[in-house]
Amino acid sequence: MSVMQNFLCGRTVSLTEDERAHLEQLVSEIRRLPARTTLVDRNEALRASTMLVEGFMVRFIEDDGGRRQVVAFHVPGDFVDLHGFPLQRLDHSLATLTEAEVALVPHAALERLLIEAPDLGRKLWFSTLLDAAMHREWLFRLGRLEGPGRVAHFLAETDARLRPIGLSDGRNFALPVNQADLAEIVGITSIHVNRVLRTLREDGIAIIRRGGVEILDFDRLIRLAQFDPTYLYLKSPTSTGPRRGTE
Amino acid sequence: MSVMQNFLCGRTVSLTEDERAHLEQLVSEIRRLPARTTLVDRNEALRASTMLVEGFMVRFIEDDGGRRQVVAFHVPGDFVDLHGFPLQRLDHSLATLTEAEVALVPHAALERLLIEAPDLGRKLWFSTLLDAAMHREWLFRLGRLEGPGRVAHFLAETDARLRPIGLSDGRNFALPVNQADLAEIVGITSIHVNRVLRTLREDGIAIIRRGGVEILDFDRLIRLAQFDPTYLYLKSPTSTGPRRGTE
DNA sequence: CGGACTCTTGAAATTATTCAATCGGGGTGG
DNA sequence: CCACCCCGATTGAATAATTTCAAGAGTCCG
Repeated sequence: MSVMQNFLCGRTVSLTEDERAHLEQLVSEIRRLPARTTLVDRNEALRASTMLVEGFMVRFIEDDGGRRQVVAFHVPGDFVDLHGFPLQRLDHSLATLTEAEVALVPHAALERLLIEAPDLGRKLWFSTLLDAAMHREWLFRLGRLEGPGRVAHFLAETDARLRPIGLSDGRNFALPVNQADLAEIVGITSIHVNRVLRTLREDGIAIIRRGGVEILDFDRLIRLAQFDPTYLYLKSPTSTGPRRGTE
Repeated sequence: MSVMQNFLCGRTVSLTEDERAHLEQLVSEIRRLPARTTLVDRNEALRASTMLVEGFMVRFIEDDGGRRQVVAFHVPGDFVDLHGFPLQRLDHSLATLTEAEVALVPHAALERLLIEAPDLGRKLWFSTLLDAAMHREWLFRLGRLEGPGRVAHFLAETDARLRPIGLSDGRNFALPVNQADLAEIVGITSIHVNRVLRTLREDGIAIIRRGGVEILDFDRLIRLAQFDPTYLYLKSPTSTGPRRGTE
């Protein structure tokens, strides 16, 4: 399977076969990384961007006690630090969660691509804006939802992102994160995550164990999360949760 | 003063005079808007993007009870919904906070610009990534800080953004938001905002009243906020708060 | 078997929300 | 001019959500 196979997969803007081939020509190196490895530290200068081919990664910011707030969760097909190309240096750190395979695309090659293929360039821009849209939805999650809603929202989003790349059937999917990881994602303590997971389980909504998720009641999950997949810019939203802010 | 005067002002990537002139040629219309007016609703298709020339605006997402989470706060010089150009439709709403002057740039004109001036195009991309960087820092704010820290963080950020455009001297600046607005920004109730503002006042850190902010102890504000302006990509960071996550 | 790590639970303390009132200033109509 | 009203700010008290501290239990693996 090609390295760019899952990039922009199922989105309102996606790649043509030519564009996919074009992008793949730019890959300078494919690398296999162990789990829980930091690739890039906050403030580090970058000369290449990273396409995640297999595995899961996170981007995070640390507080003055070294505790992490995860600002993005990445699945295969994500151009994890494409924004490092225009920005030059990252304002956050980047690490693997699981063992991962990544493809590196040198910024010099992207530079040329913008001139040669402006249409493709705009799709790259689109891709970084998709990340921004997810950031916004995460702000909603942290700002307006409490524990159970936050976890439910993360599960609903992750399911929606894994479906187009064939990693979720809408009921079960692999999610190799422990409770401490979840805590860093949804902004609560790992102890509280534990209690939240119990209520989700006891309420028959979802069962989350290290390694995987089983969604028991999709509708209630969506409602609890107030999840509306608009912001994922999917071609055909797999879930049809109630729209927000339209009453 | 020109309508693009403050765009990317003081950033690591900024405009040349030619580029500024080029952008201004693309403006199709300048409009004056009353305070508290919604310009764009979530999911609405866009044909032009909005440069904020004067006044303050917010972008927000509503929950199922219609309560807002503000996802971005905009100051003069911000290209408020430039991301609407590649994205086509917005995943959030856009409204004025105060009376405002905006300049509209049709997407068709931006389309041409990408071909004619790819360098400038990349700066536009950079500008949207700056917004994403701010989203990430807001995620840190909501995920890792509690009441007082969140408010302090917002004040520190706003000061840092207002300085390059001459709207803050680092001690006093106009901030025409009430406590309910602040609540929607920092993700706590307006009643709790009230109590937080009192403690900031009583601790001699800052005085916030509708209309303006007076910073009494900048160092303590920065520390409380764990504020590090890295993510604003300023040419010369005005504040030198302690770096995070580097010990 | 002994760690090391993760998950789990309890209890107390802290933080934030909710509900209910009150206060205060700026307008407005009588 | 003044009573009235509205909106935002403020406060108190009860409740709920979350964190912190402390301790066990389960599991995997060398």
